[in-house]
Amino acid sequence: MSSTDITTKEIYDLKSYDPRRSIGGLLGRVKIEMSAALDTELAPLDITAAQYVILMSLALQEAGSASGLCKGISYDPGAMTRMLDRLERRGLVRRVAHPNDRRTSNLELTPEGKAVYPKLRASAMKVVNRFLDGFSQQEARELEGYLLRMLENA
Amino acid sequence: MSSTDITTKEIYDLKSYDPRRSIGGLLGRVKIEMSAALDTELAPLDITAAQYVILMSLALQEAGSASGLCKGISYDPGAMTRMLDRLERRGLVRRVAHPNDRRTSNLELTPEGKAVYPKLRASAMKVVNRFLDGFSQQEARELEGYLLRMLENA
DNA sequence: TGACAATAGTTGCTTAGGCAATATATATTA
DNA sequence: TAATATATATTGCCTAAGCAACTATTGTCA
Repeated sequence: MSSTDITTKEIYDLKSYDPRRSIGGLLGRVKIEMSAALDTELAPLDITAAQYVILMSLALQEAGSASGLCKGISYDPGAMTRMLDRLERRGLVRRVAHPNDRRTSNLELTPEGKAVYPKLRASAMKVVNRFLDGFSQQEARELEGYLLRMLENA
Repeated sequence: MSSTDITTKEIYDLKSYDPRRSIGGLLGRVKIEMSAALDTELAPLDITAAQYVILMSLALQEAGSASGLCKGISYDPGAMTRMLDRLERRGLVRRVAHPNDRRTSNLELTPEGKAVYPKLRASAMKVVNRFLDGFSQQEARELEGYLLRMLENA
């Protein structure tokens, strides 16, 4: 659509574009600050923000295998192997043999993994709420919508 | 303010909070997609999205030293040393001895670094515009405002 | 001045992600 | 069925960020 419609206006143009204040730069900085805040929040549990993402996907039954996880969040398979190694070493995740397919394993949270899940969820919620301090419900819903639309444009 | 005002409402609460659709998760995924898109865009120049951030800060004269860069974007000093090593090896940045302070170096873009700057800027703008496809100018300004407010809450 | 503190940068260790090559297992199809 | 394609995971090599320990230099102040 936009590539052929000459009336479409781009948000930024070469003359006015300021990299310091653009949505790209801002978004990256917010992401860094939120990850750092979540790392701090989860430090007592000895779990990182990156590990949180994987544990949440497993807890929410969004995937039962490594490749399923990778597809869901466009994650590199090599990185996933090593992430699961760390989580298994940490005692939070188990690889269970798949009965019909010897290429893959079923991934499960261990009892320890399941036990820690409510704390993970509460910590993440706390961090997000802090960053949204001063936001009205309507503003938060608008922001969610904007981010979803950006994801669809990816 | 919010910690003492019992009338303040948090955006998410334990009952309704859905980690899959929360602003935290969305923001992380958008960031990953934008970085990947910028990496692709910059690949012909043999420059990464992470390197782009540093080169931009130097080009915009936001800092002239490693510690200045670190302060500006809350970056780890160790990571910065190695990043500058790579950029120097790559021929884009120079460390020049500081006349009065032997602890630090003045950082400069090389002629090659200066030459590539307009392409970096245009590539980043192109990527951001693509992710904002379908946004009105007003929506984009609102999104900028939301992200700035989140940064202030960091 | 001299002791102490602060600043700047570096290095080692860890977690972490992307890409390419590989091995194995399963699915497809000629 | 046999050849081929696809799927799944792993490993090696790279970039990359965070933390802690350390060195060298500069600043502060008693």
